[in-house]
Amino acid sequence: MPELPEVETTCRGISPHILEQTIVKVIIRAPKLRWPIPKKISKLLPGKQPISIERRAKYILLHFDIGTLIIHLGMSGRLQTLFTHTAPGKHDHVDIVFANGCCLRYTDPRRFGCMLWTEEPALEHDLLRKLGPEPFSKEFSAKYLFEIGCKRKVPIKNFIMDSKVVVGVGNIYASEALFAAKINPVTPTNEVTKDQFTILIKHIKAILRKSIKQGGTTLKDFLDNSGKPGYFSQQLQVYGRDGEPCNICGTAIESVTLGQRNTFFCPSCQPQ
DNA sequence: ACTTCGACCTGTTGGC
DNA sequence: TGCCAACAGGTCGAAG
Repeated sequence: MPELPEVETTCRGISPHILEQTIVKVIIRAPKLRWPIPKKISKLLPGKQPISIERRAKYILLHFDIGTLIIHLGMSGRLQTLFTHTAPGKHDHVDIVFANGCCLRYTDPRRFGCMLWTEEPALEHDLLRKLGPEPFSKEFSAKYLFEIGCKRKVPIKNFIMDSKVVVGVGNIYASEALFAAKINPVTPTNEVTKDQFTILIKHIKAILRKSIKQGGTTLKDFLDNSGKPGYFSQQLQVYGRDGEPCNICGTAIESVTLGQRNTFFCPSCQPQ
């Protein structure tokens, strides 16, 4: 489900309902997600208020004065804000109940996500420390990409999906950005020119921004905190369009497996 | 240091 | 209709 735009959409959606609101109760139902949810948060958090919310890569950071809750939605996770009590479903693993009546509910059928607690500065947590730059940062430049990319032979698609290179470019947007930049996804990274990197970066930023504006991409089941789908899927040019005509030239979109992930491209607009 | 690949889970889909 | 394999938006960590 969630790539960066979906996570950003979620952060923006939950923030007004939970910031500076006092937690009454934390109910943990899942035995474990990717890692066990620390039980102590149900003792630590009641009486406390999230003072800020931050997104780093696809992690959602809920900051308290005593520490930070680190949340990842994995492949199928979702955070909802409920205002009337609803009986928890099979995959509703955590409820954080606030004094204002809001219940922040964490749902994740595949349990690839995580919910962790740290009392250290969150950005120094093992999971976050070695991440690459944010895609919207100044640091994410053609010069930067070219300098590290010229030593790498992996296909360019794998390269831009590597979170040590840049965070937040997932499987959908990697295909979309490469299509927009007219670069074939299997091109070895060290064969991508600096000019191409300049174009690619521009499109990565633009596509992510545009998708955030549309509330993310709903392929099957992404819903934001209030239950609304994202609308960016209507703008996908290649992802999931195997065999359909390219919107630019009419050639049939093809797919190839890269890094065990399905990859879509137009063989004519993105020649090798 | 770079790259590949298995692993973690459940639900849905499509072929036979 | 039913069964089963393949696949799904992520990413860690072991092994080559």
